[in-house]
Amino acid sequence: MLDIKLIREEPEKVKEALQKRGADVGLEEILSLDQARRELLSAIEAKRAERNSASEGVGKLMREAGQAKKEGRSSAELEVEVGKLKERSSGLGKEIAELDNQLRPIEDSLRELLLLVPNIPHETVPVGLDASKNEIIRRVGDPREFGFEPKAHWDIGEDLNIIDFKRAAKIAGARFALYLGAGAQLERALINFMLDIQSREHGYTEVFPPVLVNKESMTATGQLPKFAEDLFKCADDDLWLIPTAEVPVTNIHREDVFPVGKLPVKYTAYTPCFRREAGAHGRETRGLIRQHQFNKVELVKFVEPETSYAELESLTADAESILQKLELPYRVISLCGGDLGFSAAKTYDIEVWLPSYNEYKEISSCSNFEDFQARRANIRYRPMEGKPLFVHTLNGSGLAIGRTVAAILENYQQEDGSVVVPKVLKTYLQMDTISV
RNA sequence: GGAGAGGUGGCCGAGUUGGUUGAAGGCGCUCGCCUGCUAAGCGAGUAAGGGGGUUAAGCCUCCUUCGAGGGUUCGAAUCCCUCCUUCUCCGCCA
Repeated sequence: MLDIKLIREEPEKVKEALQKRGADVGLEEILSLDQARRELLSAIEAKRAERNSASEGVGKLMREAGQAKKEGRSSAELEVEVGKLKERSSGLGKEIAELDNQLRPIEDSLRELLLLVPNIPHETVPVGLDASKNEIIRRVGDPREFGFEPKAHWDIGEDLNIIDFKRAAKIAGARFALYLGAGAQLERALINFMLDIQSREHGYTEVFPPVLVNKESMTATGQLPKFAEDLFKCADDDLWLIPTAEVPVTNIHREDVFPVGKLPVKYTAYTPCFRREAGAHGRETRGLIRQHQFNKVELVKFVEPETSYAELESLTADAESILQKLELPYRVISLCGGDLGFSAAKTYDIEVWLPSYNEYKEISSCSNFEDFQARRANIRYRPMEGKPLFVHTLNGSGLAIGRTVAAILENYQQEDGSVVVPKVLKTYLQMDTISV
C-alpha cells in the first residue's frame, strides 16, 4: 500500500512512477475520496469535542447536585442544567452518527482502492513494459556442451522411474508430480541442503510456518484482494493455501514494532507452495516447471529503509550461492517496470540454464518491497530517536526445489541415461549417481 | 467440541455501585543531579494512529484506540450481545 500522503501531495509523481510499470491507476477517485474523508472527519471531530465537553459537564453538575443535597441545599436548578446538557449532548450524538454513516463507506472504498494500487518501481528499475526489456546483470558458469542429444527432465525422470506424472494426474490432476525413490530423496536432500546453507552460512533463522493462512495475512503481503483467483481457498473456512512462504513468514511480524537495534531480522523457511496457475493453461504443461504444488526454500528479511537495497544485493547473492555450490550455470536479470510484481519496488530474477528449453529459466525471484508490505501489515521498528517507522521487507527464493531438480537432472545427465549427483549433495543423498 | 478463567501502554500489572483514569504502581528506556569510576540513590520525561493550525527544526490543539465488532447511556476499560484468541480441566485425535 502506498502512503496516502504521498498520493495527496505528489499525485503527478506517483502517476508517472506507476506508468513505468504500465499500470494506469485512477488516482483521481482516491484523491477525491481522501478529500471528502478529511472534510467529514474534521466536522465529526468538532462535534465530538463538543459532545465530550457537554458530557463532562453532566458529570460535574451531577456531583455538585449530590453535594448540595447532602448539605440540605436545593439541587433543582442544577438538575435543570443537567437536563439541558443531556439534551444537547444527545442531539450532537445523532448528528455525529449521521456523519459517521456518510464517512464509513468513503473510508471503505478509499482503503479498497488503495489496496489495488501497485508499488512504485525503484529508480534503478529498467524502463520497459514486457520481459524483453529486462536487463541482464550477470552470467555465472557456462552451459555444458553435450556430446549427445540431451533429454528433457520429464523424460529423464520417467526413464529413471523417479518422477511419475501420470500417477500424479490420477491422484490429483494435471500439474502435480509424484516423486519416487531417488527422486523423492533428491527433493528432500535439496530442501535440507538449502536450509543448512542459508541458516548456517548466511545467518538466517530457520522457521517452519503454517501453510494455511487467513485473509489478513494474504492481504498484508499483497496477494489479496487483487489476486484471489491465483490462490487455492478452503471452502468452509477463511483459510487459504500459501503460494509462497513469504506470506506466513512476513506475517510473523504483522502489527509488531521491532526494538531499537534489532534489525535486520532474517528468516529462511521451507514450505510447500500452492498456486492455481489460472491463466497459464497450456503453458509449460510438461515437467516440473509449473506445478500446482511445489516445494521452496524462502528467504525473508526485515530491514531498516536505508539498508534495504544493499540487503537486496546480499539476499540475491545468498540465493545465487546455492546454484554456485550445485555448479549450475545461471544468470541474474533485473526486471523492468512492466514485468515487476504487484508489491515489488525492485526484483532480480535468477535464471538457471535448462538444456531442454535451450534457455535460462526462472528459479528464484528476489525482491525489495520497501515499505509497501510493511504499511499493509503495520510492521515497524523503533529508530534511535523519534517515532516508530515502517520497516522495509525483502524476500527471495533460495531456491525453488522442483525447478532445481529439473536443472540437476538435465545438466548432470549422462549419455547412458543416468544422472551424476552434484558434489555437494553426495553426502546428503549417499549416492554418486542416479541410475535405473 | 463441552466447562471455567483471562485478553489493559515497550514489558509486568492495578482499575467492574459507569463520570478530571489515556489509564495507579513497578520494570525497562531517555535526560539531569549526585558520585574518583561502577553500582546504588534522587528528580524529570517516556503509547500509537489520525484530523486541523503553525514552524526553519519545533510546537499547539482536537479526535480515536484498554482483543475485534455491535448495543445500552448525556457519558463505557468498566454494563449487555456476537466473534477472535490465550490458559486450565474434560472429550477427540496424528
